[in-house]
Amino acid sequence: MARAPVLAENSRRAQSKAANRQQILDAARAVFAELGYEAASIRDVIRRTDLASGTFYNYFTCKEELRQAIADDSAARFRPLLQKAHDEAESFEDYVRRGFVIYFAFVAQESMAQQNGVLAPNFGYRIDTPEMMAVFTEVRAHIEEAIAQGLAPQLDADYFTAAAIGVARELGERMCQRLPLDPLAAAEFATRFVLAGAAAAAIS
Amino acid sequence: MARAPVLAENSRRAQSKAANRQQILDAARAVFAELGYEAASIRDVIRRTDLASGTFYNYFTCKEELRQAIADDSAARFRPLLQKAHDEAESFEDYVRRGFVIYFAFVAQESMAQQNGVLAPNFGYRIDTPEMMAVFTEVRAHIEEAIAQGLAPQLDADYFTAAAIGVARELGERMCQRLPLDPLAAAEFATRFVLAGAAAAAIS
Amino acid sequence: MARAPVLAENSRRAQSKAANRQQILDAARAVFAELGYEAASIRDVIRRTDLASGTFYNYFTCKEELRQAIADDSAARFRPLLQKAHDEAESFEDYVRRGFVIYFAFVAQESMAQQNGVLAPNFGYRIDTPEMMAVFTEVRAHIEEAIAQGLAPQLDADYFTAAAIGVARELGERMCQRLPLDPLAAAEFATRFVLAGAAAAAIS
Amino acid sequence: MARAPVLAENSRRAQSKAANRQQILDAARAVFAELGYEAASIRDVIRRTDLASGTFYNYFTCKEELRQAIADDSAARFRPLLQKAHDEAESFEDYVRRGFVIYFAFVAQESMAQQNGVLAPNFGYRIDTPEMMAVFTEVRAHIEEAIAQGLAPQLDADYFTAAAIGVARELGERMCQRLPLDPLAAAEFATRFVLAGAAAAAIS
DNA sequence: CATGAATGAGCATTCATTCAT
DNA sequence: CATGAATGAATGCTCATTCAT
Repeated sequence: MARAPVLAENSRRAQSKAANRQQILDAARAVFAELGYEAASIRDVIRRTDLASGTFYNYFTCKEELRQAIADDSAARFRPLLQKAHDEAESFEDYVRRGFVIYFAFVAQESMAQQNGVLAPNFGYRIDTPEMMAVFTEVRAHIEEAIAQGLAPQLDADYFTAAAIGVARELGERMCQRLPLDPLAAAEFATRFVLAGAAAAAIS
Repeated sequence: MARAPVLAENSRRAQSKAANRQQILDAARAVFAELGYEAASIRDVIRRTDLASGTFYNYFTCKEELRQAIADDSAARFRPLLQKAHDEAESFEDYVRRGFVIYFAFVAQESMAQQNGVLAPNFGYRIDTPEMMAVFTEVRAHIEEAIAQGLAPQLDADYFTAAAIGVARELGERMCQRLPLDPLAAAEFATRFVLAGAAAAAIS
Repeated sequence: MARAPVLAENSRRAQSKAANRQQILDAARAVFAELGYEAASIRDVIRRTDLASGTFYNYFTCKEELRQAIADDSAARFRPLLQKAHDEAESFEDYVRRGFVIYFAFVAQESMAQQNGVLAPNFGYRIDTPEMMAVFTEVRAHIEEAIAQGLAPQLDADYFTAAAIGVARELGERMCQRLPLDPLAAAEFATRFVLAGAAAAAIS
Repeated sequence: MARAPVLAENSRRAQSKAANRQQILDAARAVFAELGYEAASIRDVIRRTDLASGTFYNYFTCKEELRQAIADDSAARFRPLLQKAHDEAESFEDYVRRGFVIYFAFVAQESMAQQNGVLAPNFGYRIDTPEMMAVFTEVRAHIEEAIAQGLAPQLDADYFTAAAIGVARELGERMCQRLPLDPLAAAEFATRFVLAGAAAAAIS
């Protein structure tokens, strides 16, 4: 009979496993940022690592799973913040402002975490990840709710969400190119811009 | 002695050359739209053609050059329209409106030209092509000019341009998912949104 | 000083060792039958086990050694039966009959032991294992002995053995495809066939 | 417009293509014989060749296709001979004799064609290729026909075919180990053996 | 200039095997 | 002895690119 494996949470083995996983994730984030997700190969990732090629497959079964892990990581960190912004907001204006503040802070942080701050992260290096879609959907839901409650102007929630996210993305990238990073300034610009836009785009 | 070949512009040879080049470009546009730029291989492109694989290299030296050519093609068709909008505009508001109208019309047209309208055109399938940068720069120049002439509010031209382009891109994608395509409605929304935003973002 | 471990034959340790070895052998037999020897990987085998991958190498040094062990196991079970048939036979005819009876019974049993009866056992999944050669040699020796004693017709013992084994193998496979398995019928057919053949092939 | 390809049957290009294909087939036959089909890798095959690895895929899309090509080649050469034997045979006995003669001649020839005469070809290096099945089916049909016409004894055609093929295979291998090759002697042995067996196995 | 076979580097993935725990 | 993570060679296959025809 085989003995039941005694795997202490903090054994040297387990520690090393966690470290290797993190190593791969870090390398992947950097490589995807440099080359783009599609262009990057798994080998590019492990080359950025002191692990052997086969080791990758002890942690992820394919490139897609790796992307998921990274994206989930980003989403898992961002979406609660967004939810909190929504819950704590005292008005529609406040929600918009808080949303932009946390978004640009988040982008700035991700940007600094990576050696090369040039490519904006955009939540996963690609334009339409499922997580980005989820954020979009969530934001739109918040907005529809605000409209329903009469807190926000009557407008096309879908288009408005798209516009706001477009502003956030594009401004986020520009912001990363201006040093020192000033997420609050970007948030201030975006907030004013979008709130005025919302009023103007309201269905007359 | 053989005479040196005199290659008239419209000789059979030249016609054939132009036709082959166009054939490759058309195939590439379709293939890139279907598979995405990275996933598509040159072989996929020439397979869509009645040319031999080696022939590709008489026209382009690598895949990147092909992408450039397509993007330049898009840009070459779009930028004169934008310039015209600028030249004919009678005010800053008019420029913004005309710009959005031609942009959404352009996107709608490209979207319909491709079988599957799901992939956003975005001027060449990728987020930061040099041409996109050029358009960005051009728009910003127009705006700085307008500010200098007192036609537009005093604001951060760089951020404003980014915001406007962000709205255009994101709205363009949403628009493509609503059938029937209604570029004028999108343009109307964007115009109102951005003009109000511009006023609000003006340096106080 | 630690006492040197006294490893009784039936100590817990030894029992566990034997059980692990048997576990691996059983799994291997099943996996080889399902996927074929070449296609099966050691990982496939240990996955069918509750042992860890590294443990395999405490018992076998490589896949080939595992195959040997299985084949030896088959041979070790079959050859005594064959020897017994020889020793108890009262005539050449009787030897041939007994030999076929035990062979087809053996094949039928192996076939049923495995879920899928389609793969012919053939003594170890491969056509020319050393053990098969050994059986061949043994049968030929029996036959040469019978010829020398005047019990069997004068014939080319090598070719005759080959013919008899060919009949056994091929018939064994056909038999496995007819349900319900009827090893006695196959043995009857083979016996008549081979005995008559022997007579006819006798050196005239 | 692309010119229509002018591919002379006997152009240097076409000749080279045919030569390369043959080179691969020859190498594959040798490698499969040495290592077995499953154990052999495509790289083993091309290494035996002066071609580059990628070139393989200009001729075959996978290993299986290669096996097919070889097997078809063998089958395509053998089955007409067998059919001819059947058509020209003047009796059941004659059919059996002719069948064995051509089979052993075929095996002898294949054996000599390969450097290493040790491994018998067996029509494709593996025990149950589709082609082998086809030959089996064909032979059984011939035999059932003979039984129906009263030319052959009433017997279990399926088992009889299996027995005859078993004799052929096993004897073929033994024959290849006796130098000089004497296919006629093997055929003579097999014919006598099988015909007598057929009579004895007849349903009484 | 078109052709398409040849090339060989490159990729994702698997696997036997080792070895620190 | 058992464990299972790490290793890196090997495999099937793709593809951009070259070049003789």
